[in-house]
Amino acid sequence: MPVSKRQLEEREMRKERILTGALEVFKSKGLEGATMDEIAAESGFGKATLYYYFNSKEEVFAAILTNGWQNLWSSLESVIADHKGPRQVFINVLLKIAENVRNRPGLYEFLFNAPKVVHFEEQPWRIYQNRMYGTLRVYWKTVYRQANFPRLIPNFFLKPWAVFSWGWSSWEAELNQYLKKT
Amino acid sequence: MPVSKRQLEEREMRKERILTGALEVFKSKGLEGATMDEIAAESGFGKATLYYYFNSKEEVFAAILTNGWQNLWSSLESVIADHKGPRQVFINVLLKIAENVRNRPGLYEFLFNAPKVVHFEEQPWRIYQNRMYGTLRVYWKTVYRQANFPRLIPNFFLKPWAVFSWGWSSWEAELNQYLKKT
DNA sequence: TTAAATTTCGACTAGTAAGTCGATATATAA
DNA sequence: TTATATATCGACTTACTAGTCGAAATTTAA
Repeated sequence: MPVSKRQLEEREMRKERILTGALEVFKSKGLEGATMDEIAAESGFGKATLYYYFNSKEEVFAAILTNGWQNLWSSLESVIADHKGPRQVFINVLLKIAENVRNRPGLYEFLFNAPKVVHFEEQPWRIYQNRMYGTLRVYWKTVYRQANFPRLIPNFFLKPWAVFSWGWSSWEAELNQYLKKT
Repeated sequence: MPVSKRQLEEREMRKERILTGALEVFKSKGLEGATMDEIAAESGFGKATLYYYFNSKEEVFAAILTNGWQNLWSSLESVIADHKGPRQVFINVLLKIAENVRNRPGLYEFLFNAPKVVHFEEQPWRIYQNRMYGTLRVYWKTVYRQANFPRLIPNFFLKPWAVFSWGWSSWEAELNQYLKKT
């Protein structure tokens, strides 16, 4: 009686739609500059409908980030789970991140940059973000002293979006070349 | 009859006062979050008076940046003017920048970060910013192949604020140590 | 078919903040 | 002293936008 599975899924789809529209608007206008009217128009709903699914503009904003980091983290978990050596895991994690970014570059550019712009701390998505960076750091320490590691990797996990925005292709090339040698 | 020199100077002082107040507000609230009422209160004028000296909030914001970059550039010009070797000029320029930043760290943190946040391109202060980075790059190319240059310098002129915010003391130490050896 | 639940929406409200206005105060210069 | 130019200000206007409301459309389940 209360709600079918399909209903729930459709609800999620609608939320997703809203979030996708909102992403576009946030990217071009920022958190302050974006208006709910514009997000509504962009995502094809009436404004009031947005408030049926979300409680506030900030919540929409936060949902994009939370979703994004959560999904990224989930996709990493499986990679981390199959216990290879730390070096291999580290590389696989980087490649998995790269794969994610390549599939939705717009989203990830936003994910990696937004935190700098926004002030309100203690957001739920910070959990996943920190978890990822924490993991990366741990593996990096383990792997650190092994020579011949691509030069660009330290940049990568300090400021991944920078690698992706201006050095992506060379970074990927370098990493792949390195992998062949292994 | 039209305006004495002292009058002009006092006018400049008042503008300066407003800009100083505005800087504080912009730093804590950002361009969007800052209100003219708050800037007025912070700088000790009535709101209408701000509009006597500036035409809009954006103009106040731009004035801070323009002033800042202009002053920084002016202080560099003299250093560049006394024709030493490119290596020495390069170092002196870095030290001069460092001196400026140390005197008004708050201002320069703002100068170096604000451009990332703001969208409207073609602002007057870009001229001075580009001039400085352009000059740095030219000297850097000339000096590039000479070995033993402090590792942190490339970071410095790509993202100077980062060096200042998290690596400042070590950067300065490294540079000074290097200079002693010269 | 029909009643209840879910979803949708444009019009409305309330609050905020940029920018203006007109009046007043203060300095200048004759 | 007085007329003119400069400087100051709080109250007001105007525009905009987050968030609400109540009504209507659609879907669900009996």
